[in-house]
Parts: sequence; structure tokens; C-alpha cells
Amino acid sequence: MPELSDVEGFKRYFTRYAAGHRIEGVEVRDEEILRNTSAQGLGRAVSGEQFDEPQRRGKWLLAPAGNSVVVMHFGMTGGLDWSGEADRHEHDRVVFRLDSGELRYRAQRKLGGVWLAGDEREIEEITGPLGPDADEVTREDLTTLLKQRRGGIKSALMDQELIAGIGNELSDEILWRARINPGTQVSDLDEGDLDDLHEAMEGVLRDSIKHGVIPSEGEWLNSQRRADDPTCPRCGAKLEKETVAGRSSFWCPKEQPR
DNA sequence: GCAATTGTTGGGAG
DNA sequence: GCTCCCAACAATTG
Repeated sequence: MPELSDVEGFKRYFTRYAAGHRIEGVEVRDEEILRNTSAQGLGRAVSGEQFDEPQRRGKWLLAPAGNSVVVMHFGMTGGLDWSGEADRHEHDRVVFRLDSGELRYRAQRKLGGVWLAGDEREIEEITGPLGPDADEVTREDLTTLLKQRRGGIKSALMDQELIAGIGNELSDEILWRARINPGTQVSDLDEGDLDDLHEAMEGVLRDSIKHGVIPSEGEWLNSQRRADDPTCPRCGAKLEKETVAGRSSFWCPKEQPR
């Protein structure tokens, strides 16, 4: 789930339910999810403080509280849940008790995590180097970013250090919309391809951010990802499925030929 | 038992 | 140095 558009959805969720609210306590139900602090450390740092407006960087969500920042990454299965009641879920790993209800960091597989940072330097240490956010990359930026790049376009799009926020599903979606095969070498893309790629990137991100998730119905490749017999939502051709850049990739052989 | 899964990291190979 | 592939992490489902 959590790629740029999902995390943008979490950010809105956080803003709506948690920002501006006082943290009365933190319950860590699985300490393994805390990566650079302890339940006690996290509790001491944020209890009694108020959550401020959250910020998203790539697939990371930053939630300032007092003099600290709670840094969250959702891995493959994480998300946020809010409930006014004690409506616990097995995979709720951290529960922030607010004056308005409970905000929960939930994750089935523990591939993400929750960190505590004190300043900008510590945040950058946690997230590692990140390229510009994918939804802010201009057409000119795209040329600059890909100029020195070799290898396949899909692995370039997913490289967080080059462009932040795009994962496996978004990259497939963008390449499908741009009608570019995921295995295409960056060096083989001409100016027209880059025009298409940028337009697709803007469109896919704009629309999926609006939904707070990559839509799984309608004119979206993503609607076919879990189908028994995946077909192209535009032309109806049977989709190809193969590992590209180390990840399961879907594309339309008629519209995105190699 | 096996394979698959929206993410990231590190090691080794070329 | 760059890029790719694989395994690992973890938990669950088919």
C-alpha cells in the first residue's frame, strides 16, 4: 500500500484527527517497531505535547510534537488508524492517546518503523538521502535527473535517492499511462518519451493523491494487479507480468512494447 | 510445503 | 563508481 499517494492520505488523516491535539500518553504494544528509541523514550519525549502539522517526504511521514519529531515509515503493510473508542487491532504497534481519541500506527509486517528525531540533521540521518518529491518534479527536473542515469527506467523511478515517493505500483502505473515499457533503458528515451513520462507522472500522482490511494478500479493498471486474468484497462489485451528491477511488474504488450 | 506480497538494506557480481 | 540481482527482514494468504 504505502507509496507517495498513500502516505499523502495518511498525512491528511493525521492533520484531520491528530494535529493540534494534546498527547496524553503513548502505548507501545510492540517495542520492535521503535527503531531508535524505547517506549519510555518516546513517551517521555511526546507525552503532554501537542502534535503539530505533519509533513511528508517521499514515503516518510514526519509528525512534530514539542521539541521532537515522530518519524514514521510504513513499509509494505503499514498505515494509520484513528478511533475515538478503544477499538484495538492485532497489528496496532503504537497507540498515541490524544485528548480527541486514539491515533494508531498499524502494520501487519514489521518492515517499517517509528523513529524519534530531535532536529533536521537527525531526520536526514533516519530517512537517508532523498531526491525531490515525485509530485514536485518538473519537466526540466526530469531531464536533469535522468541525464546521467543508466539502466532501466523502472529502477530509476523507484530509486528514492533520485526521486522520492514512487514504489512498485506507482511506477507501473506511471509507465503504463506513458506507454513506456518498464524495462526500457533510460538512455533509449527520447524527448517525446520524457514528455509522456512527465505528463503521466503528474497525472497519476495528482489523481492518486486526491484519492489518498492508487485507485483499484476504472482506468488504472492497478485495478488489474490482483485479477485472475489481468487485462489492459485501455485496450483489453492480456497484460504481461514479469520481474523488472527486482519487483513484480505488469504492462500491456500492445501499448508498451519492448 | 511452496510462492506470493504495495518497502528497504546490504552483499556480491559484472 | 554504477547497476543489477539476490537474500534478508516479517507476517500472512492462496
